[in-house]
Order: sequence, then C-alpha cells, then structure tokens
Amino acid sequence: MKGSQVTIKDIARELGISASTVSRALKDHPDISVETKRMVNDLAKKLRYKPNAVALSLKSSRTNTIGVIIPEIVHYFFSSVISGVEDVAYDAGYNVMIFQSNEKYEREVTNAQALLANRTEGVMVSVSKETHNFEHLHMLEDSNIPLVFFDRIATGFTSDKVVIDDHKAAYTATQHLIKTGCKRIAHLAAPQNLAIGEKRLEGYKDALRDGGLPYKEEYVYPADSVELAENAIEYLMHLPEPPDGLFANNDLTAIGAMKALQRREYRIPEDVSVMGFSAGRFSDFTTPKLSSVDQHGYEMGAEATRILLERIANPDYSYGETKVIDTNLVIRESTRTL
Amino acid sequence: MKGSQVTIKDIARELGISASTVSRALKDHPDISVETKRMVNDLAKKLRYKPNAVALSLKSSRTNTIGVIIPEIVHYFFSSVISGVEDVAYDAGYNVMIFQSNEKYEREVTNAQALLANRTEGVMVSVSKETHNFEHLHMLEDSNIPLVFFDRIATGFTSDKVVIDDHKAAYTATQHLIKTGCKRIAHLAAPQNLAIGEKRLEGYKDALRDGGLPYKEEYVYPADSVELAENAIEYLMHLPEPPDGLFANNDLTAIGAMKALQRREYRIPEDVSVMGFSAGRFSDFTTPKLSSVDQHGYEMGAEATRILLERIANPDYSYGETKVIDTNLVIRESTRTL
DNA sequence: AACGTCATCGCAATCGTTTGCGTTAAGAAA
DNA sequence: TTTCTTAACGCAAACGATTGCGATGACGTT
Repeated sequence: MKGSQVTIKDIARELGISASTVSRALKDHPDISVETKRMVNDLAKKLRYKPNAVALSLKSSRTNTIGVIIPEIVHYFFSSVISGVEDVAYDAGYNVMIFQSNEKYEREVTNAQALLANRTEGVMVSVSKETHNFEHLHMLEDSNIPLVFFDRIATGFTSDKVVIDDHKAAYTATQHLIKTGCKRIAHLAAPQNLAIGEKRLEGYKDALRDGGLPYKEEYVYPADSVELAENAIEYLMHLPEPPDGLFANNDLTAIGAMKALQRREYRIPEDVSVMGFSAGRFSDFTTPKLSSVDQHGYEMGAEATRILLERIANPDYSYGETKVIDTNLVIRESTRTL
Repeated sequence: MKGSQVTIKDIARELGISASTVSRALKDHPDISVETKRMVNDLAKKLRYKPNAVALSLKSSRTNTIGVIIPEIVHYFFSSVISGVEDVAYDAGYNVMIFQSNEKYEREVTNAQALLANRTEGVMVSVSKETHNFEHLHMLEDSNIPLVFFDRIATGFTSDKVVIDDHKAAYTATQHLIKTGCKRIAHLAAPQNLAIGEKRLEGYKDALRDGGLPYKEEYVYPADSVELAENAIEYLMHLPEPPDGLFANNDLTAIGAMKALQRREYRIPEDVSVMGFSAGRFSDFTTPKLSSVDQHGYEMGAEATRILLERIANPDYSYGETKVIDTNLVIRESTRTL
C-alpha cells in the first residue's frame, strides 16, 4: 500500500513527538516513559517499520556485508564454498555479496571496485585463471579491508589464506596410483600461474620420485576442462609409451579423459587408472565411479568466513594465517584395487 | 596505509575548498573552473578516492542491489540461475545479494527481512519446499519492492513469474516414453505444495490419457532426492505390475532410481526407461547417459533479472507478466530409441 | 518561597554526498 | 562612476538513524 518505506520520522510525525524519542523508544531506552514506548512500538508494528540499514551503515560505517569474488558459480566446488560462506555469514548476521569473475581479469578488477564502493567489511577471493596482476586486490588491502584468499590464492599478500595442501593431496593421489600398480603416470595439469597448479604438479613429481618412478616431461599435459582432456588423451595415448595411469587436476578434466579413453576402447581402470581432483557431486555418477580427492568446499568456505569475521572484529590482529583444510582420498572405481 | 576510506571532505580540506566544489568538480560541473577540476581530480586519483556507495544510496534511495532467495546454491540448476542473474545484473551495474533458505521456511522469512532492511531494489525468489505461508513475501510486495518469482513460484501474487512450462515439459517427457514403447510409466513426484509438483504430475497424467494409457495412482510416488528414490524403486518394483518406464521430477532422483534399478539388476533402458528433469551437468556423465528435460537455468536467471530490472526502472507498469522459458527434451541413453 | 532532583523529551550534530540557492568579486556595459 | 552580468564558489538542507547534551516541568526538600 504505502509509498516507499516507513521511517522513524513518519512515526514521530504521526505521534507528534520527536524522532529521537522514537528512536530511543524503539530500543527501550530508560529515558522514555512506558506509555510512549507502547505507543511507538504499536505504531511501528502497525506500519511495519524496519530500520533502514543503509542509514545505519552510513552512521556506523558498518555495512554487515562481506563480499566474495569467485571464478564461476556453476562449479560444484565453488558453489559448495559459497554455501559454506553463506551459512556462517548468516549465523553471524552478515550478508553476502557475490561477484563472479567468469575467469576474466578485467571483471575481477571491476568487482573489486564495486566491493570497495559498497564498503564491504571484508572480502574473500579466489582469483581467476587470467589474473597475473594483483593491484586491484592490493587496493582492497590498502583500504584496510580484511582479505581472505581461498583455494586459488595470490602471492605477495599478508592476508589470510585458506587452502588445501595441494602438494600433499596430489602426492597422496599419485602415490595411490603407484601403489595400485601404475608405472607410467601422466598428469593433466592446471595453469601454472596458479599456485594450485604448481603445487599439484610438485606433489605429483615428488610422489613419482619417492615411488621410484622417473619423471618425464612428456607426461605432463596442460588441461583443465572436459574439452581439453580430449586433446590431452589424443596426445598421451600416441606416445611411444602411453600412460597406464592418469592424475587430473580436476574432476571435469578427469571425466573428459575417461570419456576420451572409453571412446578409444581403453578399459578403466584395467588399462588406465584415472584419478580426479575435487570430488564433485557427479564423480559418484560416472561409470566407473571416479576416484578423486575430496576438497571439502563447504568447510573451506565456512572456515574462510570464520577467519574473515574474526579479522573484521579484530582488525589489529596479526595477519597472515594460513589455514589448511584437510583433504581425503575417495577411492571409487576408476582406479585399480591393490 | 590509510585509516579507513577517503572522503570528499578529505579532499576539500587538503585543497582548502568546500565539499560541494569537490563534488561538482568530480562530476565535471560547468560552474567549476578547469584549474580547480584538475586539482581535485589529481588529488582524488592520488588518494584513490572512491565515492561511498552507502552515502549515495541514502541520498538517492537507490542501492543498486538486487536480492535473490534461493533454496540451495549447491544445485546445478540453481547455480546456473544465479550465474544468469549475476551476469545480467553486472552488465546493468547492479550488485547481487544471495540468500539461501536451505529449504527452510524460517530462514526464508529472515532472508526476506534482511532484504527489506537493506533496501534491495528488487527481489527474485524461488520458494523453499517448506514454505506454505507467504506473508513475508507479501511484506516485500507491500513495500513496493518488485518481486519476480522463478521456477518455484507462489500463488496469490500479482508479481512477475519466470517459469518453464512444467505441464508441457512433463507431457512431452512422458509422451516420449510412451512413443518409445513404455506401457507402465511411473512418476517420482515433487512435493505437491509446489506448483511445479502439481503441474508436472498433471502433464504426466495428460500424456498418459492422450497416449491411451491408464492413469494408476500406485504409479505415482513422492520422491525428490537420491535417497528417496531408493524407497520409490523398492516400492514400485514390487508392484504386481512393475513399471517399465520412469519419469522423475529431477535428475538426482532419476539417477538415484537408476542406481537402485541397476543394483537390482534391471537393465536401463531395456527393462526400464528412465527420464530425468533438469539436465544437470552430470546427466551427461552417468551410465547410461540420462535422458532429461533441459530447463535452461542460466536463461531463466537472466530473463528473470531482465524483467526485474525493467520493473525497477518502470515501477508503475502493469504487473503480472509470466515469462515461459523454453525447455527441450535431451534424449540420451536411458530411454529406448524408437 | 526558593532550590534541587528526576523523569521525559527535543535540539542539533553526525555519517558522506548532492544540489538549490545565495554570495563574491571581477569585468563589461552604461 | 555606477550598475549589470557572469564565472566560480560556499552554505545549508536533505537522506534516516543515533546520541550527547540541554531543556522543561512536576515534584519533593529545606
């Protein structure tokens, strides 16, 4: 019915009292008579008065809002993260603003600016694949906005980070392939400008070394999507010594590889073992079911948010904590047993 | 380095001029001399001045923010919707606030209140399964906040709606089962308090009738998750005349049903055809690949946002448009051919 | 009667920005 | 010299809410 929104002034006018009295009455200030309080509260309820959060933000410079910059929402892992973020924020009375970079650098910059303009109290970032320049994020840091990186972190920041132990996870995954009899293990790698790409590659290498297998450069092929997996398989299986094990840097790539292998009549895992990374919902639905590394996205989002809220509440605390979320191997059917 | 944020006053003080002059200089007002403009702009750049969106919102009562209430983000369909929302909003310079109800009524109410308090300019809602009372949404409507329902719409509103033609989609899906030789088609139904549940059931019924098959109540079983699908199959396959075709109200249920059937050694689609609904990313990864109805989530989110922004820009327009997003049958391998 | 006490309330500033209007001084026109 | 114009800027109110401080009046106290 009403035009826009009911304000304290509307209540004051209607009751013939001042705005300050209304304000105090609404928050049960002792200076106000019970009679007045009753009147104010009744009218407020009747008019459905809701305090204007924008005005409160301006006055208190607290927006009760945190922001998230994420590469793409339409990924099981990232949407789990968001879910964790949203749940923790909700419990703390915070609102969440989502920005997706769509893996584009320029959009990430614009997002950072929007976050700044909106005076978000803290920001959580997982950087896009295209991002090599981090000025826009330093800008946030310079403005004293607590920053927490998760998963795809940037180097050169004193901010907090929430990650998995990519090296260890990759190591364990590769090790499992070795243990179950693979002799020639290839790696479908993530972009190397991302720390996760580097770390996972290192973990893979170290596991090979410790397992007594030689590291061969031709077994590492850059691929991080269903489509690129096709190229990777085409290349790898035409090698003089084609691999008998595959460690992919994410599940979609692993699935793409499985499809490509099956199309070429290879049996999984008899001819080639396949190990994914991320344990998305659908890794349970493939045939064979995909063995993978569970990244615990929800937990990562929840933990990152907890840390962020802690920083917001405690700005002068020492920065730079790095929280490592546990991962665990989920062995299903795409890898051999024993 | 700096404390909090740079304001117009900081610039004014440093330059020994008034705040109004700074404001005008920044927006290239003709009343300001080129000399002053230069000084102001230089200092603003140096100090990295960013206008305080909160103050602007208070003044203009335009927050440039829209809100979304969604059951759960961790669903391919819903995250696609969000992706569409975010993209369109981004292009229009709007920010998106995400709230997930986690399918809980009470949380949906809290979300609506937060949306109101934050003066979101418009809200898009897909109601939770638990929601039967719509007062909280009427509250938004009463406050003149444009509302757009998508997918899971509520009845009794004059707001815009963006839906798929659930009846037609269910009809076509069921019809395809009939055409490919199924004689006893069961339906794993969504909750009937949701319009989508009702409509899909109706479409199923009508397709049976038009296809010359009898409608039997025992062939309709409520199930909308992987877990409940197990119960459904257990029940259905012990019927005197077990079904030879299955139409599930969503993909996860369909996949659960496939797993349950395969565990009982039924062949798909030879013994039982299975048709899903939603065409999530993983319907491509199952064995056999799941036939399904593509709901075009991204398009739905994008279109809903376009309509919402249109309403925001044009508040006195006539309300109540219902936009129907096209669906299409994606025939893969879980249904028979011919 | 004069003063102090206390309950109850209003004034005005504030957050950061915008904007209508008034002000100032310099130069032009008379 | 006087008046008018105009360029260039400042004042102050406004958005909605909060809050320190002051104001008012009804009491009770000496």
